[in-house]
Amino acid sequence: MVTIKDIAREGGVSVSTVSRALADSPLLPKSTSEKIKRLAEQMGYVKNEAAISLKTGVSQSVGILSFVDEAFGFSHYLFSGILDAFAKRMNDCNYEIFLISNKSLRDGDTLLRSLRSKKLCGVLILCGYSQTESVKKLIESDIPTIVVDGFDEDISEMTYCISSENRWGMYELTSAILRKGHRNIAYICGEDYYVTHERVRGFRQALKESGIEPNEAMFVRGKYYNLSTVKENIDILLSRPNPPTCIFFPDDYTAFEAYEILRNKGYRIGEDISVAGFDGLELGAHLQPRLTTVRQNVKLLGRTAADTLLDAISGKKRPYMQLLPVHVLDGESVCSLLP
Amino acid sequence: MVTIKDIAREGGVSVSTVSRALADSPLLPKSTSEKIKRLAEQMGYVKNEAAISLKTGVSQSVGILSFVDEAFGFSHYLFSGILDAFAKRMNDCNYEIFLISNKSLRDGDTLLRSLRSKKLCGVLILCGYSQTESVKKLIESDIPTIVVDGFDEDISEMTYCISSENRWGMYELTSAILRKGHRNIAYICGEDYYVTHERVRGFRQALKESGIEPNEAMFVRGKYYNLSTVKENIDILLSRPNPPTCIFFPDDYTAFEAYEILRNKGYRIGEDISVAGFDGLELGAHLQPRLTTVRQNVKLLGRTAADTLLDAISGKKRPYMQLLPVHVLDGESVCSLLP
DNA sequence: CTGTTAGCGCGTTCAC
DNA sequence: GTGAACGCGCTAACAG
Repeated sequence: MVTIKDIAREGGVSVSTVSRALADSPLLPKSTSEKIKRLAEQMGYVKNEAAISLKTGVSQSVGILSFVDEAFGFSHYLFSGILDAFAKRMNDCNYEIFLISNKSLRDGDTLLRSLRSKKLCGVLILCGYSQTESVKKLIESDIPTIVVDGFDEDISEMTYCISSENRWGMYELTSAILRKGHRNIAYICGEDYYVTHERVRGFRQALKESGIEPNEAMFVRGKYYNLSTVKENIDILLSRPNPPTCIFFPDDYTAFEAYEILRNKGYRIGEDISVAGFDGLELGAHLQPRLTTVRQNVKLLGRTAADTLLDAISGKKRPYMQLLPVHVLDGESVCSLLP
Repeated sequence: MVTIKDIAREGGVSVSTVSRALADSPLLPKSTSEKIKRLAEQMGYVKNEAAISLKTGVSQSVGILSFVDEAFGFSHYLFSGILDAFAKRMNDCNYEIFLISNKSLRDGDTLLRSLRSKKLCGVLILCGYSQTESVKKLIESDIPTIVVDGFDEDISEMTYCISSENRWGMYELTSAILRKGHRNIAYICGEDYYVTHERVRGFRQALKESGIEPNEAMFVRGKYYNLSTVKENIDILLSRPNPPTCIFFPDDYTAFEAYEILRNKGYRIGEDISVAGFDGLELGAHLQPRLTTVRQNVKLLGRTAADTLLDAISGKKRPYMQLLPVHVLDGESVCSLLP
């Protein structure tokens, strides 16, 4: 293994000159810089990042804390796209990516310590569910963080939050379906998180603006990306005295499952009953009938998360909250009830 | 930031004693070990991994080189599941995961250097496509590597290859479809990689065992997880003098697309024409009709990759090639032609 | 412009 | 059983 010392000896200069040359220090004339770099190259020099990190106290790398459904993890349909776009952008800016083990989530300090020991410059927190104590501690720390989909009053001004325009998206979706004549829409909500609140607000607002009083019997609690409660919730809704003509599901994934469940009950999707999802998974376009849903821009979410983290690291301020545009995908899973 | 020096001072011992205590050295009596560790804990000590790595020359971490479709990256339907299972297992064994930037793939030495500079213990190579020169160099190096889905004669005995039983899976799939009376099956192959060769072999073998001579006009070249050539290939096949009754697609994703294309042409899937995929994406079960395909066990692939890499790191030998079981998912996208 | 030198935090050898 | 001291490879004063 060749070190800068070896290069210094070989090139007849001192180690600091080599160090400067490698770092493109302005103190050195370009000619020497170039010469030394070429020498290093041909000697097969490889910088020792551990040594640099030890010396400088930082490590030009960021961590990703995937805080999503245990069953999906990094293969989550939505978050994997965000992760990918984030990683690409960070790599382009010469940052390395660390996958942080969920193991370290056990307790608050362990996590923070494990991050500090890696000298990470920042952390991307993908929030499938609410923040735990340990994540809160991380956010409160001096390590720059970006939280995707996990806004919380407590943490604003301590981190940067990024989400889609959930409220607006749901408002638009609901409005579109109301325009098709539906008046009795049920909403199987996801868990009690920020994004859920936003979507419910958008949903209620659209109803009210159409002069419809939300019927509380049409709200039931489901789970995001979890099929276990789908059937049960459908059963509950369909057994109501006044069953809904359209059902909103927490996401596309559960809506896909609903296709099957409803069909087994003898319903024709988009004819006898209408169904809508959320997220806009690409595969939804292949379903028959195509799913009506709200598409989130995962690439943009990931890129924006990266750009925001880069800004945070370099001390540039941004709005604490960034909401990214979504758009309604109009499929055939919602029929028209107009005469 | 508290160091072992601080702990030593506070505890009235020397740094080496602290170092030993923290590393559970057998040289120390348990009592002192415990006492010092407790002190470290309450002082908020965080080990400096850079220093340890500098000192020991290794870094208890592995890299992942995602060498798959540019468009999908880590969000690839298949590889993201492998990645997730791999990461979980490695984390359980206290290894950290590094996402290696595809940027370093530019040239051979850059990659190797970047890996060496991180002191990685090993690398998982997810091969969506054929190895480039730079990856070959990595495999030939002394860094332990695991290659998923990228077997190649040149690299056997220099790395560990892991794949599904592609040949057997395709053999079973084909056999099942032959049993349904199909005699003219077309195969839109993926790119010219190892897994493709295997699948084609399984396909041909099944035909031959049924006394059918493969018709070369029924093989066309497509692309994995790439929709751009699907329509064109379907058109080619359907315009043959003797069009196929069943079409195999490179994967489920392209098969999903085919549903739409064929429907637009007026075909009813699983009635007028039969379709089969490969991979067994979960969402395929929600399509109507359900897709007949071969399911790969992504969790098992990921876990096996991790176990094999761990063995390789610790010097334990394994077979150079491990083929993991698959099974045919029998959907309704293939109809019976039996009388 | 360049060289000398002092650590960064830790593991480890060699004394005691 | 424990401590003193050296050095891993590098950066950044400081000195020339």
